Amino acid sequence: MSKLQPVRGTADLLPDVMAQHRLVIDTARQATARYGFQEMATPIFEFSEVFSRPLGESSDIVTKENYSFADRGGEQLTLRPENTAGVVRAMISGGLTQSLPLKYFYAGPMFRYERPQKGRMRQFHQVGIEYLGPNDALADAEVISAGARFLAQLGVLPHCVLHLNSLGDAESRAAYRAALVSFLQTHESALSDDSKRRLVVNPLRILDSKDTGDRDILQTAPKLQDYLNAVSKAHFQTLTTALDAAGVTWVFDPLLVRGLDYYCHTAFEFVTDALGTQGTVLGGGRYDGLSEMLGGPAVAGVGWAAGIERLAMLAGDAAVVVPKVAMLSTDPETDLAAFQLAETLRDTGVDIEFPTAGAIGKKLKKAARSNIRLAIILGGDELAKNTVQLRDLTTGTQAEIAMADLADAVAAALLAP
RNA sequence: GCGGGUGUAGCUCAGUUGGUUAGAGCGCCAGUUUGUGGCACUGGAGGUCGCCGGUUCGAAACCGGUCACUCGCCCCA
Repeated sequence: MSKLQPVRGTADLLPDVMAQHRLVIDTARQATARYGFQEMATPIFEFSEVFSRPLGESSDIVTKENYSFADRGGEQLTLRPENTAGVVRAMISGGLTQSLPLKYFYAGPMFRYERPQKGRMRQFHQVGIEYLGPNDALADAEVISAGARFLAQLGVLPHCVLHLNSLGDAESRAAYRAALVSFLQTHESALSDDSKRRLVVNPLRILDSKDTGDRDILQTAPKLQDYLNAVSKAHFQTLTTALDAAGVTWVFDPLLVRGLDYYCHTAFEFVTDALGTQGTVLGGGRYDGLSEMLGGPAVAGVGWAAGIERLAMLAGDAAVVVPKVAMLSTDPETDLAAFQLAETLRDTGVDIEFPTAGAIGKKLKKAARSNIRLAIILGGDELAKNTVQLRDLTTGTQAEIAMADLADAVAAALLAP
């Protein structure tokens, strides 16, 4: 690495990309605020156990895919790989279980040590919501509707399909898991090597295997929905009825699963085929068991997270906000007066560009190229008369006006179409 | 972690079977225009050909390694 380059899997967010991120974040905040979700933030790093306890100390995720380190005091810390655990930890730490329900929105960077691909960075960014407290299906419906509304406002919902499944409650899950494992064990020799391994560490994940041989076997495997008990069936029924009533379209995806035990009932993903293999754009579900795994009281929760990079790619270009007015001094003798005049105009609420170097011709050229609409030109002649030249760069018209009238003239010119 | 592809100027890319000072367009800078932009013309800057090593009289090109990006697998809290 002789050239100075960013760390693998990280990227600078230069203004045009940052504007896309800004649009995604602002749209998410506004869409979820409509449901009462309030923005909050947790620290970017936590004690490692916040992330390792729900996952299991020895899982691949914890041992291979987290950015973990000991700080100078010897504390084992981890850069957050996702934000749900941090939000639930904040609820427990702050005694917020006295104030349920909680509806939180967040946005920020997450860190996972994975092999980078398009739409999969080591530092990436997410927006998300968590709804803590309720365990009823209408809460799930509201969370999913908020996600759909966000994607719709961003203009990407037409490119996405909402996949929906029910994992059932703990009892249903356990019963299904046992049935699936015993079925797959009778077919173990025909499974792919990956799935043989998954059969031990995470059997539900075999359901979304991409191996064609595995898929053939799964044709005759026991179905998750056949193992849902009455409570689980009712939960899913209420959810889908509510989504239909809200006009949120969805498809049943019996192979959509979550591997970890604290998940239950609802699992959902908005998926696009426009981004290659990294197609999930917003995903989430219900995690009623998480708070207890973190050492807190039993508090139900449901939420989602969405990848800002992927959404930005789908949403396309966003406008970078730049000044529409430039203050141009013709020579060094008028620089200070122009600087002062620019300040007084900024006081009136106008964004002003003030190029400090170059001849007036160069300044005008630069202004025109950067889509500046109005150029205020101040030279010695004008300064002596307390006037400026106000030039409209789109029409090429120019007028001499008194400095006292400048703020009004600029405001009027910017209002014109 | 595994497999495939790619890497030449700020950007998009040429570069013949290995051959002498590595090119184009766009962009950038300057001039034609010393107080007025877009157009045009002229000129200029910018590259140890991702990096390291090897083969060779000679490497941007061939070989090995490495780094990064990319496509897929794995993982996906």
